[in-house]
Amino acid sequence: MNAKTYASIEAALDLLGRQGSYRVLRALLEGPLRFGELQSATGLLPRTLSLRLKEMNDAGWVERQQFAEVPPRVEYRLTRTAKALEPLLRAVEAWADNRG
Amino acid sequence: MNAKTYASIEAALDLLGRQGSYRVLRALLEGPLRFGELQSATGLLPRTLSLRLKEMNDAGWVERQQFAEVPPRVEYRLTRTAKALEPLLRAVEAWADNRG
DNA sequence: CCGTATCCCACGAGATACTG
DNA sequence: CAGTATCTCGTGGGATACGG
Repeated sequence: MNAKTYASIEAALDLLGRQGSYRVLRALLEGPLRFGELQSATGLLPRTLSLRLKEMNDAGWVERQQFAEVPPRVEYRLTRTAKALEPLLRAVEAWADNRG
Repeated sequence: MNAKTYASIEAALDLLGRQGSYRVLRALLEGPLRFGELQSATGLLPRTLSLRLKEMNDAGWVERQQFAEVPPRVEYRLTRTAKALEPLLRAVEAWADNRG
């Protein structure tokens, strides 16, 4: 394992540890969602959700798609990179399940 | 998935996201280590390492064993619970490797 | 050797209000 | 609808020094 991989791991764990990251990932694994839908799905404050989405976007986990409509419509979807995190999330869930 | 599992997952991700958690786990997966050995293995400041070990102890990830010797000797080892995290860490590493 | 105490700064995150 | 602005508070974490 090289230093670059190491940094990448620590960055990913840092992001995963932030408030609501896991909830956002879980929600978006089901498919693309709008900002408001993500709010009610995750229970996050708009500010926190906005930050998380920006960070995930910077990390290449999330794509933002804006539609030229009125009222405005924006959809967020996971990138292939983030979808590759799914087995990992399943592993955490399985781990958490096996300890009551 | 119930609420308890959910909380457990978020607590685990929070702890994993802390500074040095990953390094400590990686080091202890090789076997028990003393405080000083963990310091040089992880490069953490004593304060941070101490905090991390306490949190991991509270989380049931790490056991502390003190020997009645002079000079004092203390060993830290992973619990079965924490060892069960290894596949998960391997998954993160594999994921990080596949993205340059 | 194995930590703890202290000081300090940065920043994550909650609450509420407001705008393109 | 989809965010941003502002304020506030708590706390994670770095550096250095000290104690059992």
